[in-house]
Amino acid sequence: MRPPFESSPAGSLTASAKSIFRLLAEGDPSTRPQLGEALNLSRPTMSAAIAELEQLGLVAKIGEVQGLIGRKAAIYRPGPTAGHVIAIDAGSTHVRLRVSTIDRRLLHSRVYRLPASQLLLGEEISRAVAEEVAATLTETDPGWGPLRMIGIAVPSRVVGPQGDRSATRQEEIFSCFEPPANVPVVLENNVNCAAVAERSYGIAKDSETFAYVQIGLKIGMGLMLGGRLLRGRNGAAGEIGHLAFPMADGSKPIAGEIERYMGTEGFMQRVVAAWPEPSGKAPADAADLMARAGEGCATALAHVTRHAEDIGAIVASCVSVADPGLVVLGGGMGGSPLLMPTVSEVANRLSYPVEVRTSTLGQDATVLGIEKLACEQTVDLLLGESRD
Amino acid sequence: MRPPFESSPAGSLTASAKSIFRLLAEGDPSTRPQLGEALNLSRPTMSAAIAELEQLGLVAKIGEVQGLIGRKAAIYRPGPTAGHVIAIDAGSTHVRLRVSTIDRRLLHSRVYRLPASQLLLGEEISRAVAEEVAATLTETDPGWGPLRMIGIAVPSRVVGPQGDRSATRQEEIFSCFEPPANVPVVLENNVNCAAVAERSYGIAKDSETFAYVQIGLKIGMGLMLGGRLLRGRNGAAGEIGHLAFPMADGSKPIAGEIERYMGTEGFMQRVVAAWPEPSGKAPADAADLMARAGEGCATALAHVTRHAEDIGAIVASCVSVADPGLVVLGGGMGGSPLLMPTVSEVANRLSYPVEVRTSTLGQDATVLGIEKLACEQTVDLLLGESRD
DNA sequence: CTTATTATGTTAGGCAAGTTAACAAAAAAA
DNA sequence: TTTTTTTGTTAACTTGCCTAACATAATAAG
Repeated sequence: MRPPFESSPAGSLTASAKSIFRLLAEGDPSTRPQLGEALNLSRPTMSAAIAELEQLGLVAKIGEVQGLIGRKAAIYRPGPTAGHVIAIDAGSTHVRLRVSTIDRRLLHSRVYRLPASQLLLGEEISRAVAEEVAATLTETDPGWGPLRMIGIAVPSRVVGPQGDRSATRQEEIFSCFEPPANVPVVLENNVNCAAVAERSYGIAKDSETFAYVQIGLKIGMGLMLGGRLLRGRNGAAGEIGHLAFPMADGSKPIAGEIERYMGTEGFMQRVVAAWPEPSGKAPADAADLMARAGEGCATALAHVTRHAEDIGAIVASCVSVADPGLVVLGGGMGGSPLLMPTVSEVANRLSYPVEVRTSTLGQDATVLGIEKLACEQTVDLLLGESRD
Repeated sequence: MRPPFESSPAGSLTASAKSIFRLLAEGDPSTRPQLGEALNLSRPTMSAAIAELEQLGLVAKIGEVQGLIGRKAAIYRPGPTAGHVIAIDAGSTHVRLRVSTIDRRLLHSRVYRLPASQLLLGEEISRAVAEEVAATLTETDPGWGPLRMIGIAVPSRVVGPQGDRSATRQEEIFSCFEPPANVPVVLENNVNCAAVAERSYGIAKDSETFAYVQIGLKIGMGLMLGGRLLRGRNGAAGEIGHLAFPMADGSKPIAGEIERYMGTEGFMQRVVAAWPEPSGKAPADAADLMARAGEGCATALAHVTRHAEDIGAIVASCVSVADPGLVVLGGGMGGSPLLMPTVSEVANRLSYPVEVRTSTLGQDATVLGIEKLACEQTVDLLLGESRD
């Protein structure tokens, strides 16, 4: 056993102190009266709990605020012992990194664009992550407190202890990158991370149950049910690229065929093949197609609409299984407002009532999501409470 | 406000007393030492808690047991105040009714076979339920304690307060049946109930996450995630009859088409249409087909295997969305052991690792499931703790 | 048949974590 | 300067659990 302090500086905090810390870690700094009100704690209890937390450095007073009348109220936020986390979106085109306190005050950030030639090469990504982390560590300010956690969003399945680990690419991220000793690492699928971000900061802030559907190079889904991510036994929940397809009387489905059919590449191949002479040169890529559709090109718009119908059918399948009530569209294509109406129309026609919204968080969704997860994990660790 | 005693005779029980009651309601009667051991409660705490519960009649001593040596240990189980529940499977062919204590000791049971001509007529079912409940109430024994809850499993979606209530048939059950005053009613979809039963008593006892797929007249799924049913915004989670189908390049999916294609009726139509002259008379119904397949009839077996492949594809779709790790096959056709191997092979080929098992609970699965749910609800109510 | 051993249950006393009530401190309003 | 209002602290009490010690009821041993 390690010394208990290292993993959990707050081994034996009172329940009230824990709940106060949790609330402060959640977001905005708060005054004592606000905290007491929110948590239904009496003023004496607040005094005792804050004293406990301040003693450990888990909480610090950052000022006072004057109401209309009466004594000033003290304002608190997580203190230096609470430390900071590194969140990394290890995507196939970019590596995005954010360093922040556990109440998500940004301390540092960097973006590294991978050479296009190395798309999807796991080793290159791992090397980039290693370099960015190393560079970050040299700039660490002692005022940030200890590094508590590194969160990494990866574009592959992430399995828990009981799943089929062999078939994942999740370990590739460590091929060239070794995390600093004694700093735990949280891995999470990038689509799931985006779902978390939509839930915490984005268009799904008001819903604790919804499906985030990413449509871009590949397609994938993140299922948020009652505020919790559904990961599945093999980390494969939401791998809708594997929906049975084609599925029709007589034909036999092929594994992963939907991904090939619906991904940007397969889609654009069909678009280019079907592009009529009179409409001019076929679009160079998906972004080009979307731009032309947005400008009113009828041919482009027809293709986009056709694609949206396919997406609507897939969304209907997801609704038929999980009935989330809300679907958020995101990703390279999914982020376009052109898709939403058709997707919504088709999904609602084929299945049960769903609201369809378009993501508002841009490319930062994934980093923000993994940051959120890393912070949550850190709080659990500090308070000695591990969630599942 | 009603008097608090009626809804919750245990308004202010200590946490330890609540946990003891919960454990006793769970199942087998237990001795004090066993309970204390299981719940990590000291003997003095046990004394106090049992005294509280016994006072209210929520718990009763039913005997003593002698170990190898030492004093006898007292055995307890839920007492008369805990009361009893009525569980009803309001199916389209049978109405099954069970009366039991909240620790699920059967007090009374009856089965009513609906006239075949009235299949699916909601009003007839409602009338049958009303009659069976009335008949049951006349036989109630005062020793059973108060009737705490009526649970009804219905073959339709069941929506919560925020869902789209208009499109459900859930209210039909009350067209001719009015529950006794002051007795709360729990409605639940019959497939979900079967899933609960498999989880509590059946083949999925060891798994808190799995999908129950019912294949019979209609097809449906119950999703158990982390020990909790996934119901969905519109109570439509698991309505896999609405998976997008046919889904292939060029063809447009039709709402609910899978149900027509995969249900017993559609399936048997195809079987009969394709039945070759030399194999003799076409099978009369699905049971006949299954019987012949079991006896080695190659034609019958080929049809069954083909059907199992289709089911495998659907299971693969569910796995791709929820990745439950375990799928239990049940229902009229699904209960046959002939299907499992092919379903498993196809599902695993098309998607991620899933274990496929065949249901062991027969036609009682649904009643047992709604009974379990009614008992859980009752315990929550008695302890003044409502879950979601 | 008495005595030792052991498991069960109760009594006494203590502690942790909250509460309410009353008081002290710090600010604006009268 | 005094009053009023909000914030924070101190004192005393309550609840719900605990441990330690004792009482009870059974078998095992002498």
